[in-house]
Amino acid sequence: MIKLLLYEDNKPLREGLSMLMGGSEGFMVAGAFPNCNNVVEEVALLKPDVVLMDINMPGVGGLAGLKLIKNQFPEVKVVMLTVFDDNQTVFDAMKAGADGYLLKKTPPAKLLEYLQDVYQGGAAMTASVARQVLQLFAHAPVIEQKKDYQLSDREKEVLQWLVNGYSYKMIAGQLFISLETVRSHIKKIYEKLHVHSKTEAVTKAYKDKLF
Amino acid sequence: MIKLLLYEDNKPLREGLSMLMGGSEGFMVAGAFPNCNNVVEEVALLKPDVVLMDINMPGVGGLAGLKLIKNQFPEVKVVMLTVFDDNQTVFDAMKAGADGYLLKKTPPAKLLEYLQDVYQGGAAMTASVARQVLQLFAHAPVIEQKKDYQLSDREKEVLQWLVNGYSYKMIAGQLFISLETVRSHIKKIYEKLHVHSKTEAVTKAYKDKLF
DNA sequence: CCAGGCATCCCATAAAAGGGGGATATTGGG
DNA sequence: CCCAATATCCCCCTTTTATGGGATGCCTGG
Repeated sequence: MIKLLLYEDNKPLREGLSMLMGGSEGFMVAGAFPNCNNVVEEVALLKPDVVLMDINMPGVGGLAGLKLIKNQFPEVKVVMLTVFDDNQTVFDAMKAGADGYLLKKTPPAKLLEYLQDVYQGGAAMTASVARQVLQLFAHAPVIEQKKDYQLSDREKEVLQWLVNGYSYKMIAGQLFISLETVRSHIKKIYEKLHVHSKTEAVTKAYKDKLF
Repeated sequence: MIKLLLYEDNKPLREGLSMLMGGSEGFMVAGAFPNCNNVVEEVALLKPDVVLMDINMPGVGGLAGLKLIKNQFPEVKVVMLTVFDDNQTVFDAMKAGADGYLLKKTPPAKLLEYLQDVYQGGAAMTASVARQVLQLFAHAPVIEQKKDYQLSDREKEVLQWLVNGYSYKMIAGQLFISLETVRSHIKKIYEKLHVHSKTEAVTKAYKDKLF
C-alpha cells in the first residue's frame, strides 16, 4: 500500500486525483492540500511514501515545497506534476532532488505506473522530459581528465579566490596575509601552471577542472 | 507504422524481439542484425524510424553503432537496450545522443510503449535509469543553463579572446582594430555582465556557458 | 527623419597586475 | 643534520587594466 500526499491548488484536479488514487488498488491518499504552506508539518504527521506536487501553486510553491520536504525528509519520494515542461523548471526540480517529473497530460493509468516505479526506488519521467534530459547530455561538454599541477594547499586556496574575481588586495585581506605574499604565491602558481596572467590561470582552472 | 531495426547479438533474444515487434499493431521490423559491422549501410538502405540497439555486441559495439548512426542520420532515433545500468555506460550513451536507454528486463508491453514515445519525439528511459539521471542532477550542480546577456556579435568575439588570455593589445591586433576600440567593447561587456574585471568576466563566461 | 544601438577611435588618470630581484622561518624526509 | 619545499614578507619598475569622460559614423525601426 503506497501512502500518497497530494499538493495541487486546482480543486477539481485535486479531488479528481484523490479519487483516482484512493480508488486504485495498492494506493492510499493520506491527504490532499491546495498549497505547501504547512508542508513540513503535514509530511511529518502523515508520513507519506510519495508526495505528488504541483509546481505552480500560490503561497509556498511546489519547488519550495520540494526543497522543504527533501531537507527534512530525504527518504520521502517527491514527484513533480505540472503543465510546463520548459527546460529551466525541469532542471531546477531535478537539482532540488525531485524523484520524478510528470506532465499533467499524463494519462491516469500511466500516472499510477509511474508512482509505483517511484515507490520501488525508480524515478518517473515523461517521455518529453526525458528527451530534454538526453539532449542536455548530448550537448554537454566533454568530460576531461583532471590534471595535477602540484599546487600546494595554500596555492590552491589563492587560486580559488583569484578565480572568483578577487584582487590581490582582497585575497590578502581574506587570508590575513600581506599583499606581497599573495603576489609571491601567484608568481609560483603561474610558474606551475605555465601561464603569465590571471586570465590564463582562471581559464586553465576551468578547463582542467582544478576544482 | 513504425519501422524498426534491431541490433542484438543474442540470437534467441533477437528473434524473440523480432517476433514481438513484427506481430504488434503499428510496428514493422525492417531488419535484425547480430552486430553493427555494416550499420551505416543498413540504416541507409532500410531507413528505419527507430533503431533498437544492444550495447554489448562483438565487433562494432552498440555505443560505436549509435555514434555511427547519429553522425550520418541524426534524424533516426536510437534506443539503447542492455542488461547493464551502471552509471558510466548510461552516461556515455546519453552523451553520444541516444534517444532512450532501456533495460532488457523491461516487459514487452512497456517496450512497445517506449518505442511509441520515442517515435513521437519523446525519449525512453526505464525508471532505474531515470533515477540515476536525477541523482546526477541532484549531486552534480555542474549543469547550468545558458544565460543571455544580450552581447553583440562583436562583443562576444572580444570576450572570446579575453577568455583565451589575450591582452587588450593582442585582441586589437587579432581584430585589426585599435586598442581603444577593444577597451570600449570591454567596457560595454562589463556593463552587460555586471562585472568589474577581466577575471570576473572570464569566470562568468564559463559558469554561464556563454559559449 | 530621428533615436538608439553598434562599432570605431581618442585622452587622462589611478589602480592593479606582472616580472625581477631577495630575505626569513618552518617543516618534513632522506 | 641538511636540503627542498613551503609560507611569509619586502623593494623596484613596467605594463596592463579599469574607469571616467568624450567623438564620429552607420544602420535600423518606429
